Formats: sequence, structure tokens, C-alpha cells
Amino acid sequence: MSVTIKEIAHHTGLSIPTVGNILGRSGHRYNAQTRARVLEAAKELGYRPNASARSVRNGRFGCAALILSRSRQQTLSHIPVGLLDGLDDELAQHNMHLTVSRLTDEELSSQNFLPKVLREHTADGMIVNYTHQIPQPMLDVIHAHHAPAVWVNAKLAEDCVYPDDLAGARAATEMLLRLGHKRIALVHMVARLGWEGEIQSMRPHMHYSVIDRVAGFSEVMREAGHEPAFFSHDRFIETPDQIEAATALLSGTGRPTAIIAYSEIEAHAIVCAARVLGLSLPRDLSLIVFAPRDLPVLGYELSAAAVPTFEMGRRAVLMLLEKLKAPEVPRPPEPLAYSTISPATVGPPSI
Amino acid sequence: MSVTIKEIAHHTGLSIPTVGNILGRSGHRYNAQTRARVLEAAKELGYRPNASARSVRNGRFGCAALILSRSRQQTLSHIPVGLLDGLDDELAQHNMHLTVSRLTDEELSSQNFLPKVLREHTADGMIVNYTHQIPQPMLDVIHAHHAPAVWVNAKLAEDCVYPDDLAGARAATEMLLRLGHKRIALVHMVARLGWEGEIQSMRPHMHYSVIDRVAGFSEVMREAGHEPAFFSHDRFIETPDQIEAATALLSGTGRPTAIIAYSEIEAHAIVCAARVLGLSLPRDLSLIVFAPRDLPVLGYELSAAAVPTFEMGRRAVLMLLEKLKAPEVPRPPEPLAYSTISPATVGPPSI
DNA sequence: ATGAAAGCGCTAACAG
DNA sequence: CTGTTAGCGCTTTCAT
Repeated sequence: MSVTIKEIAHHTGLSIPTVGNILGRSGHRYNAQTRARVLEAAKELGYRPNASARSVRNGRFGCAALILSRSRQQTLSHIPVGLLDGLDDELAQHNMHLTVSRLTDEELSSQNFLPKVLREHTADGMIVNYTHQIPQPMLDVIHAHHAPAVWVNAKLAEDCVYPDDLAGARAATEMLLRLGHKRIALVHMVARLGWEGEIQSMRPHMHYSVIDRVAGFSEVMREAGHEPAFFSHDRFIETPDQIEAATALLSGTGRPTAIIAYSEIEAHAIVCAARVLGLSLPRDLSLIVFAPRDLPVLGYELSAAAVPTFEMGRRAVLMLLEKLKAPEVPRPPEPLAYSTISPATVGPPSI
Repeated sequence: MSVTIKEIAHHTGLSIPTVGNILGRSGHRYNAQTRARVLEAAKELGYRPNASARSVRNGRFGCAALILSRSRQQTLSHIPVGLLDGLDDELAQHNMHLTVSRLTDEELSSQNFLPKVLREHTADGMIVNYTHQIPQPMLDVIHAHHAPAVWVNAKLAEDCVYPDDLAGARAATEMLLRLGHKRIALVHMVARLGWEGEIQSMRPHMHYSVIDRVAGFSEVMREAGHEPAFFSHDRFIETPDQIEAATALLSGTGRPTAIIAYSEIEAHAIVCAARVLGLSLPRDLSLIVFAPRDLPVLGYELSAAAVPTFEMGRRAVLMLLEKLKAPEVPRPPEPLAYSTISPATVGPPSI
């Protein structure tokens, strides 16, 4: 084992609580002399407080658990760039830290599921990063136990923090319309987009952002009297070569003059297709991509509809802290605003 | 607070140690009746053992800390896909868990730096994910304190686990040569590649993989009597449009018939350029990319020289466990083999 | 097979 | 200002 306050007490001839109090930062009410003696001894002996012992005393762990899927299928619990930073930064502000807990599928399906971190009382609460296909048992058990949990990147009835994709998509579309674009397409390669109701019916298997971005885009387009154009899954099934598919989209006289890409995957295809066709960005084509930050794609910095991942981490921690105070009180869902879109690859239409 | 063994003891009329022993898995020497009584009560009351209290007793935390840079510059402490899984899987095998600890720059530069997790005795040891520009103070302090630490994705004198990029690059090159390729190029957009000595001199600021992949590639090419071709930083500085640069590389009669891409960034540019030029993969061009797994790029699945990130996590934990037993004993560096390359976008040369 | 006592490292309540 | 006493939840002797 390592150096404890007990040893420092022996070493300095002081009592254990004296040493403890001085080292435990509240020791204002001590003689400067003894303070110095203690601090020196602590430094000399290489004292490091034992967080566990402290936890046992005050019944808190100073720790939040990030709950992830153990499934190797990446998308299920993907940690977006910036989230870890936001979480840890805010936790550090409150003298807390983060642990990671990956759940097996058995743990999930089991009736009395509880993540190990909570089952073994290691963390004060959890930040759940199951963004879609959220398992019902998990929801149930968390509710039943009043386990302090906050969901990130998921849009639920309560206790969640998520980017406001509805507003984000609206803002992107409005920006393009304001510049004079009329033919704007929303591109998504995996999901099959269409009118909102149709998508809604597939909801359980889809991340809310797919639905909300379609909705935001459609609303604004229709309000402006334009038909929203979707370029999605089916087209890429027909034409698996993404460059070819994207090239088809960007060819012909009625081609879109602006694109909103669901993610960097789509953005790559669009940039590449633009290149094949000799279209230059943003002169001949405006392009906005949903991504945590402006995205370097093939040498271009693309305008990002900047998903507020960092802020999501910070806000999730703050919400969790409130839940720790009052675990039974549900918190209203907290949508997070997108920041303004940089003008990098956005401009007025040329045709 | 929550249910403790004390309450279960009261509830069942048994003593505290009895309950504790039965619940703490070592309770073989107990009557089946009392066992049942205890277990039932525990379930009924929703007992969850307190990990901190346990830690205080047995002096271990059952916890490893993943040390990351707090710098927002992504590359410094980037967590590669699969690493977290490997770490957590192996830790779980040993009833341990993972905490995350991000270091501020001040913490690093400070003389008596010690990550909070270790300063505050929260973790048993650390997995350090500073892959390049490793701060000297950190190395010094870890050595001085005999702090149990294992470095991942870094090639140091001891206590590290890293993908064997030398062998990985050799294998990729050999595979291409075996198929009949002679004009093979290694493409990297950020670093400036050249003969090994030149690169070596820039070492402090570069990840070891840059050097080792160049070395492995060069060695094999020269052994086979071919001149290794590099296509790197300078070319992309001259021609910031990556597609244009890559197109230049792939044009003309002396063009390479096979490419090894340093990362997915380069792979995207190559695939796009191939498309612009009407070259089809792998018929007209073979392409291997260094990535944790076969990489979907613009609709193609590219052959990956599969960086063993998952295995890196697992091995790092195993090495850390050994260090916990004998902290003063340095462990030899552990290079990790690349698995065989899938044939997805690799074939014989057409010209 | 079960219980009594003691202690892990730290902190809080009170005395002096 | 400093020390005494007590206890957090759990585990490890050691009796019985």
C-alpha cells in the first residue's frame, strides 16, 4: 500500500484528524506552522489521498458512468467527436470523473439488468449513449430503480440531451434559401427518406436525427413554396457506386444547386462527384454537411451544420447532477442549439 | 444511501460477516439454508455491493485509467476504433473497469505531475494514449514514481504495446509484389516522406508508424530491386486540391499500379481520382489502406492493412496487470502483428 | 457453520 | 487550534 494520513500523523507527531483536515482542503482553522509541517511531510512522503476511502465516508463516488453498447456494431453507441471532452470538462468542474461501462446484450435483455457500475455501486449516475434501437428493458429498469440516468443523443420523453436537428436542418435550409437557392436536396445514403410520416413509421430503428432533419428541411422548403428533394437509400441501392449515384444527382439541367449532406459519408461522394463533373464549390454548388465541426474533405473545408457534441456532454453532466439531487423528478428533454453555419462552401446559386 | 449488508443482517437476523461472506462470493462454507435466506433478502431489498468500501479493505481499485490529452487537437490522443472495446473486454475478464482521465497542459508541464486518477488514488494503473509528441515530464515522473503505466500506440524503450507497422508495411508491399506490381507508391498527405534517415530526423513530432511504414515499404521494394515511390506532403502543399494531386499521381504512362494509403484520408482521394480517370479497382489499380478494418469508401470496401487496435487494448491490459504485480520490472516493448490483408481491392497489375 | 472484534483510510461531531 | 471518539461498508482473523 501507499502513504496514508496515519503515517503522516505518526511522522509529524500530530493526530490523524488534524492531518486529515489539513490535507482535505477544509483546514483553514489550523495554525500556519502545523499546516506547513503537514504539507511538507505529505509532499516528502508522497501522500496521495485515497478516493475510495473518501467515498465510503461521504457516500458519493464522484464519478459518472458512460454507458455504451458492447456490440461491435459501431453505430449503436458511437461516441461522436467532442462528447468525451464535454463530459470530462464539466465533470472536472465538479471534481468528478468518468468511467466507461459497456453492456453485453445479455445484460440488456435480462429482467433485472443494471450496469455493473451501478450494480456494484461504483458510480453516482450514468450517461447513457444508446442513440437508437434503445432497448426497452433498459428504459424500464432505469425507471423502476429511479437510477439517475441521462440520455445523450437520443430524443425521449424525459431526461435526455440532444442536438436540435429540427432547428438545425431548418437553419441550414433557410440559409440556402436566403442566398437564392430553390433546388436543394437532402442526401442520406443509408436511410430511405421520404415524407415525414413514412419515415416516422420506421422510427424504432432509426436515429431521431434522420426524422428531424427531414422534417426541418421539408417544412422550410414547403413554407417557401419549393418541393423538398430527397436523395436517399433506394438510389444508392440501385447504384452502389456512390460516386456514380452522386454524379447522376448533380447532372442535368434540373440538378440541385445546393446539397445538405447527412454525414461525411455523403459529403465525400458529393465532393467527388462535383469534381468529376467539373463543378467547383461553392461557385457551382453549395454544400452543407452535418458534422461536429467544419470538415476537411478531399482538401476542402466544408461548411458544417455543427452538431453541438461538446455542449451535449457538458449539459448532460449538469442534468445528471440535478438528477442526483432529486432522482425522482424527471427532467424535460433538452434540445441543444446548433451554432451558425460557416460560409466555407456556401454561396449563391450560379444557375 | 442504499441497502448495505448491515441492513440485510438485521433483516435476516444473521451477523454482518455472515452476510458479507455469503454475498462476497467466498461463502462456500455456509449452510444452504442461510445462504438462501441471505440471497433472497439481498434480492428483495435490492442490495448492491459498494465497490469503494471493498477497495478500502483490499487496497485495490479494480480500475485502470485511460490517460488522454485534454488538448482539443484531435490527433494527439485520438482513440482508434476498437481500442476501447479491447481495453474494456480484457478488463472485464479480470473484474475491472476503465476510467477516463484527460490531462491539461499545465498538469503535463508541472514538475510533480501525476494524473488526478493516480494523484487521488482512484485507479490501480494507467493506460497512456499519448501516441506522439510524448511529453518528457510525463515519462520522467512515471519512471520516478514507478507508477504502473503501459503506453499504447507508441514505440518506446519499454512498457508499450503497438501495432507492428514495420512488418505490416512489409507484408502489404510483399503482397503487391507477389502479384506482379513493380510501381507501387506509398501515399501520405500530412508528413513529408523520403528516405528513412530524413524522416528519422523529424522523429519527435511524428508518430512512429509514419517512419516504420516508410521503412518497411522501402526495405521490401529495394530488396526486390524497385525504387520505392513516395507521394507525400510537399505534393499536397503544391496542389492543395487532393483530388487534383492524386489525379496527377495516377496519370501518365509511368503511373503506379498499386497504392498503399497511410489512412482513410488518402484513400478517399485515391478512390476519387481513380474514378475521375476511369480506373476501376482493383482491375486498373490496387489499393491497400491502413485502417482498423476494411474501409467503406465511396461505396467500395477497401482492402485494409488491419491495424490491430482491439488486440492492442487487450494486450495493454495484460501488460498492465503484470506491472501491477511487479511495478519495478520494465516490460519489453510488444509489437502486435497485423492480420492478413483481404483481397477486396487488390489484384494483379493490368499494365 | 456462525459470530465477535478489529481495522482499511478518511471525515464529522464534539471537547477542550 | 488540536485531539478524542465514533463510524462509513466491507472483509479478515479468530473464537465458539
